[in-house]
Amino acid sequence: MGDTETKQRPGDGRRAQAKAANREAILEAARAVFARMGMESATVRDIIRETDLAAGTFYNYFKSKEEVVKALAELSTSRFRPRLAKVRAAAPDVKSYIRAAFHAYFSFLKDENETALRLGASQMKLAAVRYDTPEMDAVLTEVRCALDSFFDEADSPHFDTEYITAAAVGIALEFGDLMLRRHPVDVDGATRVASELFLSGISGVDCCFQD
Amino acid sequence: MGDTETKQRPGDGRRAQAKAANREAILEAARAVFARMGMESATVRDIIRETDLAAGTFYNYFKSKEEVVKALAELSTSRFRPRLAKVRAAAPDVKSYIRAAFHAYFSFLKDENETALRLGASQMKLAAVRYDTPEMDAVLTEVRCALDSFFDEADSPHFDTEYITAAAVGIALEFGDLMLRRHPVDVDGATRVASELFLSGISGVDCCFQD
Amino acid sequence: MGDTETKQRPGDGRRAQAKAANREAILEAARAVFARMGMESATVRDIIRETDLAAGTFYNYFKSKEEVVKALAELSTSRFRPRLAKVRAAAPDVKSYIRAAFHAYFSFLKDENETALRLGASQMKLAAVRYDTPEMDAVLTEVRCALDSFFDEADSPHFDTEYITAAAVGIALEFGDLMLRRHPVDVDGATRVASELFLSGISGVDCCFQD
Amino acid sequence: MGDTETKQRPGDGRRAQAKAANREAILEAARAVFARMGMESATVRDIIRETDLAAGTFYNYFKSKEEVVKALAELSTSRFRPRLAKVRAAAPDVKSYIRAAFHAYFSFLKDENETALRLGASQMKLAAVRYDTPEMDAVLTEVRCALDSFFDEADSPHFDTEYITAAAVGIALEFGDLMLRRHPVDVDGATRVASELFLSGISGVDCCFQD
DNA sequence: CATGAATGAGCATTCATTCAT
DNA sequence: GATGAATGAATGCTCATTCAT
Repeated sequence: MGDTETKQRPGDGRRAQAKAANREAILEAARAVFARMGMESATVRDIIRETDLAAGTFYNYFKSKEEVVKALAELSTSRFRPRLAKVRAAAPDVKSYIRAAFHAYFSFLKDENETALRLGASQMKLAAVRYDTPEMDAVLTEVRCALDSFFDEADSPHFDTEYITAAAVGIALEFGDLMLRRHPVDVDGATRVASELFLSGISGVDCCFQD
Repeated sequence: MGDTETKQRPGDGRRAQAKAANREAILEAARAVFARMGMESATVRDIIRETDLAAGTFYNYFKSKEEVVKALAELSTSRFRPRLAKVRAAAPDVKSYIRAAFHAYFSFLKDENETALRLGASQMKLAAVRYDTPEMDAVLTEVRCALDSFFDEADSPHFDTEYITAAAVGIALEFGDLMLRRHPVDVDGATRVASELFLSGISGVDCCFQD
Repeated sequence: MGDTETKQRPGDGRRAQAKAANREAILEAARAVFARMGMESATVRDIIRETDLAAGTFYNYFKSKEEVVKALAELSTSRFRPRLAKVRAAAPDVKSYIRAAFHAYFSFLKDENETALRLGASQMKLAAVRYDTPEMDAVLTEVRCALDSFFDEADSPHFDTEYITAAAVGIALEFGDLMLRRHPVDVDGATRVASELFLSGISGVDCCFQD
Repeated sequence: MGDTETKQRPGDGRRAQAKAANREAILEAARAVFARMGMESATVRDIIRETDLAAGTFYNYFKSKEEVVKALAELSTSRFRPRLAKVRAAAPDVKSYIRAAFHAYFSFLKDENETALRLGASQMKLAAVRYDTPEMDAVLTEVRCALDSFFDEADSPHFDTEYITAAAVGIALEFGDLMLRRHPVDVDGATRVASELFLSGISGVDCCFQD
């Protein structure tokens, strides 16, 4: 509205890319808006308002807010999945894997948060850090799947792998929250405590994890 | 429209107090509506529609939906806090307390869920179990506080009590979710696994918990 | 908008009736708008704009434009049906009935047209006189039914009553159109020609009508 | 997007004329769309979507949907007028002409209807058969004119030729409707009944038609 | 206090039309 | 010419909120 510098309006030169760039602009705007006011209550108008585009333009790129959500989630998944795969391939044993997975998640979370802040999400608005964001959701799902399949594969009939995964996820979520609220944001610290706690926890539930 | 005789919560008897009872009626309706369609998407209209009251009357008692949310949360807090206090007073040691707290939370969760289902929340709608209910939120906060103060009081400088609480909360949340998705809902099972996992976990972080 | 005299806004006195009167106002406005620009292309906003009411108020009275259409049609039906019934009861024979029915229809049409003109339908806009009006449609249906059942009852297996009815309706429609375009509007003339033509027509098709 | 080779009505061969052929393509598409969803509710977008052309191209050929309508009507007129002229030239007397005119109209109607059905107009959608098509309108107008001038020329001061034409048109319209609703569609039957009815009718109005 | 009609801003979405390329 | 992305006005409709009674 005021900032005419970033406008992609016709007439400014490189056109071919501008078209594809608008999609990016909308996604970026959506990211900011979701971070600021939550996915649920954000409206399509909130998103395009963040943009130099006109109301109708949104619908040239997405059919609805839900599609933006999906696109954002897929983006995150596609960025995070390889990292997680690498982590797994590199892990010599359970403990290492758990540690690396926690670390990957907390790192991602930190990055996301920094982006969100830069994009205008006032720290105040996030009572608890914003998790109802498509990116977070996607990554969390990713982690959950990885753990799930890891435990399943480990074929540990001694304990309920679903509950164990749930525990890991719960710890990750809450630790992530806490980690972001503290300054400076300490990824390694969170990783260490989470790993220690979780690994000790499951070794208490099933002794075969005491290696 | 013209007949004022039948208004005013027909069928409740005492007239004098009936007026104050409207507040109760609105809260009750809000509970049902939140359970059925989620706090976020419920509208003031949805709430008053559940009521014998007129649209405008809502605003005699609450300034907005958010105030109803707050009131509902406070109600839950005030009902749940004593239970938790009793649990604490009765607990001979850490382990017992943790177990009792998990149990209290999972029990409450089960009750809430059953109420929600009875009130019309289709099992389907709860992708993840309905947590966006002011009551749940309040109780969770309550538990968090209890744990927090418990650990602080225990004065365990050996570990970061905030993180430990976060772990307990995370486990509680995710286990609760999982518990409700399984049938029959097994409060004791969830309590046992959660306690074992969590207690073993913290004993790994700080040996002074191995008593 | 400019005319504050006719406003039904709160604060002008008689209130109880005003509420019911708004429904009338909307129907009246819809009548005018439909007449002026056709039922199909008229929008809800066009209707309320004709009114002193606010956009949302429309939906206190009707769920959509279609409901207004239905209401308008029902109004017409309920006003016209008795007239037609009386006509039929009074008719000693076919010829009289046909004449009276044509007359009733053309009279109604004239009334409607005059109302429409008074309500702002510029004569210009109606290329062919506006028939896509719920009232006209309803009345025409009424007439069609009356004729249909009349012929059926007369049990004239000698000719195809459906076609005969269609002829009567077609003549009525086109004559109505023509009648309204001429000045002064001559109901009796149209009735005479239509009746003569139609009655001679059917007597040519089936001799049993030559009485 | 980038591939301009495949554009321009792929598969039609000659390139030079292809450009002018776009007009044709649009008209054809409009025909189909109008038949399928009615003239009123069809949008320019619906039309170009049926085409290999881009949105903007539409405006190189027509200023708006209304112009397409007009063009389509003119096309019909120009195709139908000669047929009607021939009919007239060949008719030895009034009766023959009337019959031939009815027949021409009903035939055209049947063709149009079959085209419409083939083009996707669900039988259901046509509450009353699809008349809101520019072609139908044009042809009807054509017939009306022919009859009008015929009667005028016959110089029959004994009756009101405008009304007589109106009667013929009304009968044609309603019979057409009815004819299409019955199966199999019986053009000759409709023609016979309509002619009989109409001719007897006018002979009752003015005896000079009894020849 | 209770009422419920009225309000008007707001939302998702569609569409005719323009225009830089 | 042809293109198709951008535009922004318009539409149907919902909702929180007000206020005369």
